[in-house]
Amino acid sequence: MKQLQSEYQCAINLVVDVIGGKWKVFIMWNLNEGNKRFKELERSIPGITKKMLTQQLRELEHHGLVQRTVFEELPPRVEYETTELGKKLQPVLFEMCKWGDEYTEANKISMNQCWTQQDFMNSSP
Amino acid sequence: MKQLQSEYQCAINLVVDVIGGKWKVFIMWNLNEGNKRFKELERSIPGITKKMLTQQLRELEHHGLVQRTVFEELPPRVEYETTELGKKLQPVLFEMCKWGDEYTEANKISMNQCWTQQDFMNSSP
DNA sequence: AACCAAGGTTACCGAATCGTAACCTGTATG
DNA sequence: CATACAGGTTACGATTCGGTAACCTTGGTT
Repeated sequence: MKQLQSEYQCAINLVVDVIGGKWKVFIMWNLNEGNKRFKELERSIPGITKKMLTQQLRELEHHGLVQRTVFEELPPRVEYETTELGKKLQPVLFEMCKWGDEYTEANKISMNQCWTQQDFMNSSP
Repeated sequence: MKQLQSEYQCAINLVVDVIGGKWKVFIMWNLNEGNKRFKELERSIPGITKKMLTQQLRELEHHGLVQRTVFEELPPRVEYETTELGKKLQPVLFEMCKWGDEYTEANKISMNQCWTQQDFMNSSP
């Protein structure tokens, strides 16, 4: 489990520690649309494995961005949702999207799926 | 040298690739104040080594965020500045700062230096 | 002759990150 | 009896990332 430092010299580095890594922004993005079950997340994030999904969700939970709720049913049901603090990340993700779009335009990199600034606005409540 | 992918599924991941890692946001932050020489950057980013600074600057240059200018003098003088594209990152960094500040407030993490949202606004042109 | 400066490069190493595959629980279905 | 389901855990490897220390050039200073 990745631990945050007890002191940071710059808020930006804290953010990088909290949402950095290969999968976290995908997860936050998906939860942006509403509560999701483990399997739903796994299916909507192409390429992610169970292990990485669990690990990243645990870290997000531990850092207060995501809440995990277990329903005592069979087969098991576990739902994930973003916390208030997690919701406040949206402007950050939005700005990142905007810049990414400008970057791809300037550099002819292609965006082969529909996760752009526009989608962000559509998926946000 | 870290290469970007030729296709991205999400603009956010592109951003993470371009400014991720341990040092890049520090560098961008410092260059936000104006042109800097290699030694100046090295001195104002505590803990960074020559190797990491060179490496990260080269990647930033390669990805179009930073411009490197060599002056043919002795001792050598090399200046770094942010490009137009790099300048457009500022709203992203700003939002990251804002969120980081909220996070630290909610979680009693301390910010032992002066790199907060307020500073950002002061250092921006 | 020795040492300092700026702006690096290189070889090497340990740590962190990411991925693969197997395994687990308990119920239901073929 | 075998298989599938959801939601994981575990052991093991490979790759990437970051850090240390030595070395380089050219000129000036001690």
